[in-house]
Amino acid sequence: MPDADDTKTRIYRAAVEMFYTHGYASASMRSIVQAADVRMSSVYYHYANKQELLYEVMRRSIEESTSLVLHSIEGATGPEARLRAALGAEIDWHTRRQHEAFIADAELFRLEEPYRAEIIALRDREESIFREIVDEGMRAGTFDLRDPNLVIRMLLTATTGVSRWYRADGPDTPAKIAASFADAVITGLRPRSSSTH
Amino acid sequence: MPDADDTKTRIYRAAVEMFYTHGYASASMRSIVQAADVRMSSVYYHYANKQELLYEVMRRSIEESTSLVLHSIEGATGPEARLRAALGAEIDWHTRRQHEAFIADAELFRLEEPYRAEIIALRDREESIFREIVDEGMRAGTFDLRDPNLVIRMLLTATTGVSRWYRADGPDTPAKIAASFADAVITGLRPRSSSTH
DNA sequence: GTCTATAGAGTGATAGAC
DNA sequence: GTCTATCACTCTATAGAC
Repeated sequence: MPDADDTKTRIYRAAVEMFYTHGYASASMRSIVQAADVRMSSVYYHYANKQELLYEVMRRSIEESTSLVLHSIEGATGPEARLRAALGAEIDWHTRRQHEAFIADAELFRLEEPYRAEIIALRDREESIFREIVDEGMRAGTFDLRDPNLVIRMLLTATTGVSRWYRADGPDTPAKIAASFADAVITGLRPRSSSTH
Repeated sequence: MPDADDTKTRIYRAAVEMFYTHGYASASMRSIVQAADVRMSSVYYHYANKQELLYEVMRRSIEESTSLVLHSIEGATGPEARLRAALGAEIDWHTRRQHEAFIADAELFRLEEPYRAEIIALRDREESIFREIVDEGMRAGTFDLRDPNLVIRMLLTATTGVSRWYRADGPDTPAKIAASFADAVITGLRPRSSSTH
């Protein structure tokens, strides 16, 4: 939904705000209608039902973030630079589109089939980008992990979790968050210069 | 709620299952009543309303996990051992009490005041245990972090997130998950020149 | 494409018997 | 302490006018 201000866009934006504030199940169609300043039937003219509204929010969100992550790694060479770029893009999106990101993360189980299967496939596709970078780093010897799958899961849970606590008026900029996360993940907690025991 | 099988306990357990499966807002009191095999008025005899039921689940859950984390670090000496112990206890709890952990993590915003403030205080108290361990490690030089607060947030988001994807019939045991997380956090992704594993 | 009005089902919670 | 019966309300969704 670019910068348009037509009815359908207003309904979409109102849905995002209501789903974010009250949660999908608690957000009533009436509250969305009120926030968008339209009447009930207008919503049902543009969207089949409440489920489709949630589906639209989640689909658009995941497609947008996947596209941004893919674009971010295009110029980066080497596993470490690529991982930093991907993490940066992911965290940047989770802060800039915090409400959509929160919904996409929190309301997956409120989505019914066949919507849910499609969204899970889109999410898995995005996860596989990170998986490939880490695998590539493992093969090249840049990374060394006992269990790459678990670490990737940790990584992605932590990045999606940014939308749960991030505040635009807080002390941390998206760039700083991304850098700290990348540092912590790549170099760990131990001092870099110290020799291993 | 130990191993008792009285009405109040059955209602509590039914609430956990319904909140986990359908989410707090979508889980109807009727579905809880049915799962517990009691009638409506029995629920309202033991609990004031639906909110109090959610509050009870969250309070008991956070108090239990905090207690386990505190106990786990009692015997451990040194920041690294203490962090490993705390992470292990936290992840163990998130797998053993997966449904309660999921609810405590997902439904905080469905909790109304004054319940919410109390639960947030309990959660902050548990977070402070990790904060103290990392601060201790920073002072001692065992850890070196550009931004400890962000890393602690990453850590805790990742551990609470375990209840979102863990499957008891999956390939990963709680102990393995805890060890992989601790390794990834402490040593990072880069190979150690004198790696111990 | 948007409106008014309403259908039809489900919701949390309570009264009062036992 | 648990039951039956029901209240008062909100919910999603639709019909039909314009």
